[in-house]
Amino acid sequence: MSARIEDRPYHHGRLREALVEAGLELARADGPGAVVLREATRRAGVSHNAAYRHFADRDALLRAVCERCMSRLALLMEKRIAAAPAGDGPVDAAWARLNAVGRAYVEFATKEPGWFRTAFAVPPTMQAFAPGEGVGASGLGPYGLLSACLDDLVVVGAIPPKRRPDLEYAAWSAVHGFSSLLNDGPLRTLPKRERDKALDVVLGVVARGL
Amino acid sequence: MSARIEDRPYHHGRLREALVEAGLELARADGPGAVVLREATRRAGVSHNAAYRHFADRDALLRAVCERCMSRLALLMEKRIAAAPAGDGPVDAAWARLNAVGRAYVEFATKEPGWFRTAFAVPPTMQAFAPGEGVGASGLGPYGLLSACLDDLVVVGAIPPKRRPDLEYAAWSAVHGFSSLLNDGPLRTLPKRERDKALDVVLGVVARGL
DNA sequence: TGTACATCAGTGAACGCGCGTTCACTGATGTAC
DNA sequence: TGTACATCAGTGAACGCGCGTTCACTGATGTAC
Repeated sequence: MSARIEDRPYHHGRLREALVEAGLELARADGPGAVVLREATRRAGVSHNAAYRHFADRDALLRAVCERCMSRLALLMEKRIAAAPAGDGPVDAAWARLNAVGRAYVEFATKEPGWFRTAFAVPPTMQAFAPGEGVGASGLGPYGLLSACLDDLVVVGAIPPKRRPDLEYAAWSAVHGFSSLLNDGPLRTLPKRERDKALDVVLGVVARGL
Repeated sequence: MSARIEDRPYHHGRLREALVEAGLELARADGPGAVVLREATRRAGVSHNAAYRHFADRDALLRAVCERCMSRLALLMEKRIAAAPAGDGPVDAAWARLNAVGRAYVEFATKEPGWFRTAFAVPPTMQAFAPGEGVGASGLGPYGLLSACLDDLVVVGAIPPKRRPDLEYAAWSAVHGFSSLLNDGPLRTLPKRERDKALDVVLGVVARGL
């Protein structure tokens, strides 16, 4: 291992991680379809089939990248939850956290469209979506974080317990749909100001509807 | 032009249409990525580059197929709107129509996942989404039909006019998100019964929220 | 009514692309004795 | 402390795939005279 920069030891040392990182770059720029073995190995500075030491096939790499994307989404959501205003007592605070969750989701989709698409490219199952894979610091995934917020609203008395079941589908659908329409769909040309107004309406309707 | 079945006249006669139909089959089975020139020409029984007489490139074919998918969505929505129960007076009826619109959207996504994905594969702009392309018998696209339902709710007095602006984003996001999560996403493994319950919750929350 | 010719719709061979994947291999590493 | 050898991580050449696209072409059609 000489001192020259381009000299890499024959054994990379952390090739698996390097490939996932390269995959994340590719996904970030061009979405899940761009996560391609040969390009990832190129970026890791390694021959194209060295990847097979660490991943069974292309799909295994994509899955790893996908999980990371999910994880990043969860991390942003956690960050925004933590920063949610305390407001006037626990009811206010619980609503603020729910709002923060929704905004974080849309923020992620808007700022990182490639990662957002990749997160849902290898469709996680419901189970995997909660704990285990694609998780934030709290150990919860995006779905788990949303659920927790809704639980809080019940605890705090803002939502009657009998209405609680399946409410996450409503909240999740709204923010996911809005995110998709902005990211991929017909709303992608909407100017920033309109987007913000529309997001307010979407979150307002959901909050009132819950 | 002999009588033998496999004998096709040299000039196909309606090759453009045949290619779009083949594209629709491909999209139906495997989504937008499956809409591929060579396979479409194969199914039309024509040499692979005859397609270039009718489409500038693969993307032009995909766009045509995409528009047809959008159109089919609009047609189903119109059908379900027409069949919506009249209920107790115009207010009831207007709510029933909105409900029908939402259900039709999800129904389409569930029954024709390939077409649903294809409809949003070449992202239409907002304008194109309303009149012109991808339109049903009424001349309205999916977005236009939804807007009309919301307008009706205002006319009928169910929604105060000052709340009207941007409401379609809320309704649309919810059904689109739910559809995507079922079609592509983490909810795709949800059993039918749960789906139906979840859909009720989603539509209920939106209706109350509006 | 016939004929020359422009025009249009299809054909068939070929190219290049980047990919995933497999094969037989070599270089580095670490461990048993 | 040295050494033989198994093991593991990477290399380089090659294959096949299906695709989009281009080229020079031929067959059919219709229209002007």
